[in-house]
Amino acid sequence: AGHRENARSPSTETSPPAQTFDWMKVKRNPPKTGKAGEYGFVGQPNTVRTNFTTKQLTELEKEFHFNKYLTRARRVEIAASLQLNETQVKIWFQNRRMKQKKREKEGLLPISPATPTG
Amino acid sequence: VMILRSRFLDARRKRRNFSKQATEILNEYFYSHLSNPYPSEEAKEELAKKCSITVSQVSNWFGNKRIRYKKNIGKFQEEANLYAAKTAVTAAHAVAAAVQNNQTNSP
DNA sequence: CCACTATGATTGATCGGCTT
DNA sequence: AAAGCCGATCAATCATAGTG
Repeated sequence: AGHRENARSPSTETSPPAQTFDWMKVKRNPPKTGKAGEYGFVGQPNTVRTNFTTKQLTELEKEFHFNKYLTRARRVEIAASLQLNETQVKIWFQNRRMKQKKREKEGLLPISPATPTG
Repeated sequence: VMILRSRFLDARRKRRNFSKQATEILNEYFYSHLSNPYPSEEAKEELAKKCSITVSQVSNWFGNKRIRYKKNIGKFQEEANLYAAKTAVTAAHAVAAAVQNNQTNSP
């Protein structure tokens, strides 16, 4: 039996990498973040990544330390308090949890015990 | 327009480039899987070990590589051809080695 | 020493899949 | 069916390292 990957690079091709695969075409939809009370219009797609202020980040961190997960009510409070979308608060917590997880994993064994195989 | 730039400034502050050897390994993988340069968690761990870096660093490297590659394919053409040729030979050897290593086991 | 490029890390937000 | 979470990834940006 002979089963192999679809490898297209016989020997007659010297510059095949120029191919455009699907992953190279991937495009993300622009953020639908509509922030209120900043630059005029509410619900206006920002098209750009929101830059959280130090104050907002500090408050979010504080809340995260208190609770890793938010309740609907708490989320509404915080969003209003920091003038952010509920979605932004929700996403921030999700990213924060992932960050926490990553830190715990790395702070566990970033230093190889022995690594005999070198 | 406050100078809130220095909001965190901690980790990304001091950074070291990976060793030439590590970059070589990462690039070999990237170009030999150019059709789908998304290593599995398992593959990342193996690459991390070979490169003496963390899995996160491997993820960062591939993330940056993919974005920058597709942003300017032309700029990487030379590098792509270099590794394409290199991996072509490596692939042939790998197949031969795999056949021999069919039963051998050495963890 | 300065201008410019290469590169690793950070992060708000998106995508697909799964759970509630 | 709708909404939240997870894990991975994107995409833009930051700050530094490297090169001329």
